[in-house]
Amino acid sequence: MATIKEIAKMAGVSTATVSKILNGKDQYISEATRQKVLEIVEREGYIPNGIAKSLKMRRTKTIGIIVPDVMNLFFSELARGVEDAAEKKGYSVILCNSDNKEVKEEKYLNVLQEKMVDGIIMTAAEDSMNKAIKRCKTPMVLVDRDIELDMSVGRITVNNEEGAYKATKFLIERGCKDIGFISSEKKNKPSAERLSGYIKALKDHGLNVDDRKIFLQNFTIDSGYNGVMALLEKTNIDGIFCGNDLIAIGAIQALKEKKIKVPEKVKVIGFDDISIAQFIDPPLTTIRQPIYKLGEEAVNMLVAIIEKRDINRNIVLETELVERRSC
Amino acid sequence: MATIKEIAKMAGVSTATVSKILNGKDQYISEATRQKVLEIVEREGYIPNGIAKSLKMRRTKTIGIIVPDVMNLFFSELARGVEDAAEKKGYSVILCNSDNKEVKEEKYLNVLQEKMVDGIIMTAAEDSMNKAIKRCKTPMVLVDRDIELDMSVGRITVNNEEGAYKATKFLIERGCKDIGFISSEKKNKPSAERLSGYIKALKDHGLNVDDRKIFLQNFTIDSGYNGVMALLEKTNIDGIFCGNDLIAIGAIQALKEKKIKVPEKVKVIGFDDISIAQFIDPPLTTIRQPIYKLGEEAVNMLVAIIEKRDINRNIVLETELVERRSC
DNA sequence: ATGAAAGCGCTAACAG
DNA sequence: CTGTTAGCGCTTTCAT
Repeated sequence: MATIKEIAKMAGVSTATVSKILNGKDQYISEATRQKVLEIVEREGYIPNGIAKSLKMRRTKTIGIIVPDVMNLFFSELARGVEDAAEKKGYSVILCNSDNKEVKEEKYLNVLQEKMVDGIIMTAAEDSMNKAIKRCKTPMVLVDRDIELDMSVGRITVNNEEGAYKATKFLIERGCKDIGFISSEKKNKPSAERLSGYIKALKDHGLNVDDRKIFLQNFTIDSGYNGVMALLEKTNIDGIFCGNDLIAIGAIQALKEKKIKVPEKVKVIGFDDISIAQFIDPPLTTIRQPIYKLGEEAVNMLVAIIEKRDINRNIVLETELVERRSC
Repeated sequence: MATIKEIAKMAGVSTATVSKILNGKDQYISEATRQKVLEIVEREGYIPNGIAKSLKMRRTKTIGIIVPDVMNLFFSELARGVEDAAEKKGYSVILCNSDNKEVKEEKYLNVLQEKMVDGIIMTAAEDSMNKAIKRCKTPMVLVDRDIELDMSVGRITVNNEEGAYKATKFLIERGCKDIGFISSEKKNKPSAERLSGYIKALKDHGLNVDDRKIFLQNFTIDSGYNGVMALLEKTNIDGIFCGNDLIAIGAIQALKEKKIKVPEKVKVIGFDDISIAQFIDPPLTTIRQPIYKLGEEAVNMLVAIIEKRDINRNIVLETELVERRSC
């Protein structure tokens, strides 16, 4: 691998000259030497050592992203939004899967800092890991989950309560009286907020909040399946608001198994609008989050923080109801 | 951010000593200084500068992965396999989405080399971009698509032809006589191989190969939809082998729209067994690829190449038919 | 058992 | 218009 020194020697100039030319700081370089150097760079297929450059410049032009699991469609779309936006701004992205485990988050936070990433985007598991995040001096923006934190990290979230309210209200307007709610545990912030929206909508429309109609487990297909089975044991249901689309998929599967028609007997609405939502059967009515945009905005905010530009560090994006055929 | 120098000063030792202790090369360090140094490191929350370390050591402990699109479930599973295996071996991974575009591949190949990654895992678009790959001096393993290349990159693929043969044979055994094939274009290697398997199975069982029953476009849901619509215009069909599960999803959707029952009227079989295959309606019978394992094996091979260990540089994994209800 | 010092490849201030 | 040079923070050889 050629170095700048070797290129300089071949061209009969100093490394400073080569550096300037390669970095566009060549206002004062004669066209002749510029041509010569470029030619040799080309001929030798010279690739600058970015590590050396980063050491000198004290920035790596890479950001880290920590998500629970890229295989989860929500996070793969988020990751894609992040990667695209980062690429546009000249950043690379290091991907980390935490499985919602505090230990993994902490570990990755550490390696990202060692790798001297310029910034970190993460959707943190639960409030528990404040300390690790607090210790972290690297610019950071929290996406999707706004954990309790006093410090100055950026935050990008979605209006979960309002989205949940819309969903529940939609079910009510469709004639549902016994509406179940299946979601993740309360310590998961978005899930807790969606629960609030659900409760609020029920109350606003004179419907009872019945604990037997609420099932809180995980944001997974399995939980959706389990939730329906559990709810059906305890109570009657004619509509289900699912905390996310994965849960809705599992719920519909369970309903089918029980020969309960969707949406005739039970209406189902999800949350997220992940890319396959429209392809399940029946196509899922759901509350769309601008997932990809969440990722884009996260890097915009992060880069602003990195560049110490003054910006709004708390963005809340809106949701939108997408009507399909599951209710 | 504290540096090793500052830590050394605080501890009243040299940087060499600190370095040795931090890297476990402390056989000859007295327990007393070891304790003292560790204590200060802890107290200061010192995080070594990995960039400086990389520059010195000439390795970054990070690998790059270039895939068409992480939002595609196949590649998100692959990426997850890669990330998990990499993490186990102490590597981080930089994620790049190429959208199957040569320009993007070349660009990323370049930034990854600048970033001095220790190795690259990629599923390359088409044969066209040989030159960029050839120029690349970084260890590399090609996954999923074994493009034409003379040099010594590693390859991990799946036995596509055999898998396709199995799929087609299965359809035939289920009584299908008019079997369509919907897949990506032939210049996509796996697609071409699956086409061969399909043709071979047809011939082996005395069935005609009919060009009107073959639709080649992309590995997308839309192509599946388009494929069915196109096939239905031209010919009769009682079974469809889809080049991947996404296509199968689109195909089933189109069939439903046409009120054609699956599997009663037309049987459908996919390829890949992506995670949602079991949740579509009807649950998809498909040829399972060990996608996650593909990713794991890719990093195992890559790390072996990086460490200059002598290993088999051409692994072909087997497929497996997963019977569900779409045929 | 510990430290001095060279050097990884680059940038940029400064000198000429 | 071009070059000299001092680091960026770390590891490692070689002395002591």
